[in-house]
Amino acid sequence: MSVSSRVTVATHALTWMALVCPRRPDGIVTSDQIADSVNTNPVVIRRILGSLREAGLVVSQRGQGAGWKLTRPPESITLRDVYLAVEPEPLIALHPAPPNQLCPVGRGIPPVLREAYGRAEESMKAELSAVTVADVLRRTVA
Amino acid sequence: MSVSSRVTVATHALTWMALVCPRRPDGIVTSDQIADSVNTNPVVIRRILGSLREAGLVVSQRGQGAGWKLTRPPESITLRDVYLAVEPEPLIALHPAPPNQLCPVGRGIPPVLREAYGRAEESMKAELSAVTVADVLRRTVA
DNA sequence: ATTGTCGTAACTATTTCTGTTACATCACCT
DNA sequence: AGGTGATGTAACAGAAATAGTTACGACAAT
Repeated sequence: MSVSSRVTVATHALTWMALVCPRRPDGIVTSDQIADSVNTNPVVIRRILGSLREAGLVVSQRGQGAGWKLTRPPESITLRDVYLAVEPEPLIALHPAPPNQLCPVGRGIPPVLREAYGRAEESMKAELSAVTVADVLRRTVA
Repeated sequence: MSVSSRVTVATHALTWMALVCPRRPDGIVTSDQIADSVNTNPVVIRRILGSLREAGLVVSQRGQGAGWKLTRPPESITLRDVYLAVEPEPLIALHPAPPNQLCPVGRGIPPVLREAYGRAEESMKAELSAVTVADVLRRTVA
């Protein structure tokens, strides 16, 4: 199975914000507007932007004229940052049920796999850290 | 969400086979025996070994005294081979529904993300290719 | 006070995964 | 020739995650 599309929706939202916020006098956009570009429901956007806010990538304002804005320049936000914000689970799952502890393989293999998977996951994240939201925006509008 | 545990179950099965097959006169083991070590149902094992057979990593025999054996020495089977055999889907999913084609971001972002995700996925697989089933067995019994 | 947005709970439908039962198929063995 | 024990696979169930939707309270600016 794949990693969920949350990384995609989150990156799309940030990229759209990087494009549109500078054009607005207050620099603010709403979840409705983002949802229109992503083609989904505003609640889905608010949920995911909520994770990005916990990670410090965006801030939200409530009340009249409320909305969202970036906290950092898009050049400083990498896809690794986005991934970490919305995908807390390990990349590759271990056993669904604990393996047989009476078997040497069943007893010994989980930590070995955990370490190998951890290296693979770090390698993937390192590659994601080479791409910023500004990069994505530049290539997208090109 | 995480990649499914199929990679784990497949690697466990191959590691167990690498340990046990050499001790058997015919070099063959059954899905029941593997399932006992993994702690799951034999049908689950047969399904996953079926994928490994399509990838050429194992062979099965039917009839009396039937079972499974490796086709290659465990030193030559990497976790990348296992991953490719059981996880055909792209690592990171794109949009659940096509984004808004009237928006420049919605129109342009999918191929940009596809390429970035592809690099990340290749990087992860490269790291998996550095570990063989023989490595896993050695560290597991250590 | 009105307005417009966020924050969030609750619910649904869909999909995937894992486990299970059941049984046909097959090849070996007596 | 028939019994045996394994694979191959369909079918189904339960659990979990995802994505979408409705609803509504909280909040701050006007």
